[in-house]
Amino acid sequence: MKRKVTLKQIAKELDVSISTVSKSLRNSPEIGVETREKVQAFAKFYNYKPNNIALSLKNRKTKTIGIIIPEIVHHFFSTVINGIEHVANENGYSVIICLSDDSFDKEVLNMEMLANGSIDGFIMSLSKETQFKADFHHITEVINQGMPVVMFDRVTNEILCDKVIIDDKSAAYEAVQSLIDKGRRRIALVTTVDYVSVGKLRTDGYVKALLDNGIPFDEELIIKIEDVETCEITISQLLEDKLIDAVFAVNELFAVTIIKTANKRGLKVPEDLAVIAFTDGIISKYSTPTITTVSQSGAKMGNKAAQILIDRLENEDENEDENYVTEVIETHLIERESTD
Amino acid sequence: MKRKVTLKQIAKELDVSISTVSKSLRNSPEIGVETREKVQAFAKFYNYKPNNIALSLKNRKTKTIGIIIPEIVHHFFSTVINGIEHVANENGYSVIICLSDDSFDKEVLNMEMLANGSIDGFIMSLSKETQFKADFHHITEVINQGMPVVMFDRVTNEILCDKVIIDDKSAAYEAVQSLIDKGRRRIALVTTVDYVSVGKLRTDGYVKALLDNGIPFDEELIIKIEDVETCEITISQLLEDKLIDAVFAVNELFAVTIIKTANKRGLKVPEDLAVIAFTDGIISKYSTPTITTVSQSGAKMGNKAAQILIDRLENEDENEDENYVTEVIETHLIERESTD
DNA sequence: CTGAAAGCGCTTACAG
DNA sequence: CTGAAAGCGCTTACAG
Repeated sequence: MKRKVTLKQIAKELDVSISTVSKSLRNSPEIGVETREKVQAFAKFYNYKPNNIALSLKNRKTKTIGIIIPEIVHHFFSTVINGIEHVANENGYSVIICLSDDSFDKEVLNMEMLANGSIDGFIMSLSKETQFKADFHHITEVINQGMPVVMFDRVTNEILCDKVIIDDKSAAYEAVQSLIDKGRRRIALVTTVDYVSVGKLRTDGYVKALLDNGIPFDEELIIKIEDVETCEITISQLLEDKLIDAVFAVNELFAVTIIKTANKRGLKVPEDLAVIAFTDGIISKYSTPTITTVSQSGAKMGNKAAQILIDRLENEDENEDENYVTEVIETHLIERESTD
Repeated sequence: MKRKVTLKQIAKELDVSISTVSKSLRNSPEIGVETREKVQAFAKFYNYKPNNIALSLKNRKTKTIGIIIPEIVHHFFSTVINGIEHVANENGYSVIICLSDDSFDKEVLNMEMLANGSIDGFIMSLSKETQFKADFHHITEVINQGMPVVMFDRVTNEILCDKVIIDDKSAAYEAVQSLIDKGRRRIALVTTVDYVSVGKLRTDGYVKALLDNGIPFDEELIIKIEDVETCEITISQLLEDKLIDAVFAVNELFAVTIIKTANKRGLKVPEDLAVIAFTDGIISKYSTPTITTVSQSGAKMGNKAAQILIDRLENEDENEDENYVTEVIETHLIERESTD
């Protein structure tokens, strides 16, 4: 077991000073060619690699990005991480990931932990509980300490920082409009409870599309699901009572459950019931029938978020004027079998 | 913008030495109660938190775990990360994640990067390319430097270290046996190319189950898929030519494709064709029909891997005798609609 | 009871 | 051309 070699050890072996070794390895012209080559050869032989922690302490930058997300077992968030990771890696950054499990306390704890020198900046999506409590002091604090934060998807207007989002409202509008274009009139919305910012925006888009098309907006066609496990009953009732001919679901889990429930009740998708889901994921692609979705390119969001953060990190001194950007990622409808 | 406060600043403000501040904050009895309280109050007021990087350098441990996996947009790997993350967090560790994208070079690069002081130990699953090349020098090197490595799922016998796996062979055996028990005789295997260790083991289990039941083993019923995109044609041919009544697929993507292809050809699942998939994921649960799977509890694997690594980390000095463990996680069949 | 010093592994301005 | 010193932010054995 040969432990990693340090500058100190090389210096001792070669009987030169640590400074000389350090400079030689960075190939500084300050040092004589002969010495430089000797040191470099020796270092190469012993596979010397500088210690990241020491560099971090010295440079006061870690070259790592902290990611805080509600959960990872979720196709959308995985694709975002994927997107972040690739851009980060290309730029010599690592990513360190913490999960809030949609809990406010875990989110705060994790942020505090990472903020104490472990990372250079954050990319995050708010936990449900944080959105519900609307308590963002932990984020403000981090920003006040001069650490850049980029929020994506589940963001809040109460914090000023860079953001990467999709236009949830207009994407929802587009989806509903497409249903209307196909002659559907009784369109239900299956959504989550209101305090999740994106849920509210999608509802707004839904309502606007209806009204713009002169379709009366019926409060009873909006179903708010608290818990995925129990949603089947709620959905069953919706199908039973309301004579609907289309559903816009705010995620694909709801959508696939709707399709299965409809099938059980003898309704055919898309003939009797058209279904569109928000967020294109693995389920929609492999469900039977496959589901038309609003693609919400997680990879692109991740790329963009990482790019923005890194840009800010690398130009920290230059533009201290904080002109925060809000990047809106394009969405588009992926037409599949669940709409005709 | 108030930057994070350091010991030095507190010392200066309070006109005491840095040592005194440090000791006071750790509540050392060495320091007078009055001084201690004064310092603590001040630190609390300024929300002092020690700098992780400085601590890491000093203690020569980072309290972070490096995870190297082939990809993250994959339900199984997400669940493993989830499992790791939770145990890690409970024990005060963070996780830093790097993706190899199934590339040997990226795997090597990422490991080297993290091994230079950024982390205390690795949890990893081999990239396809690494398994193909059977080149593990980067892992040996890390281990030789005294950094513990725990491998999971895609492991190799050529490296001695702790491992967390499932018994792929016997799990496959069990799956195929269950098909036989249901009266199926012409059972096809849809698998990946051979160099992925788990693929080979699952094939072994399949063959053994057939032979143990006196069913002739027909080489032509084993289909090796290189590329998911083009597999539909191959599968279509299988269904056309071979008069099979069941399929065992080594992953759920293959399984769902088989079902869809069978449907197109007018075959009904499970009546005409029973289907079992390895690895329980989101697709199997929401496919129509839902798919019977071999559950491969990623969360449990992650928990265990993290536990093993942390145990090793925390007892580093005590037991220098390296008695590596290989933990075998239980699997079980989750019966759903695709088998009757 | 308090503080100066050494050290973790590095870099760099400065002296010689 | 080479090296001693200071410093990044901390801890701790030791001196006073």
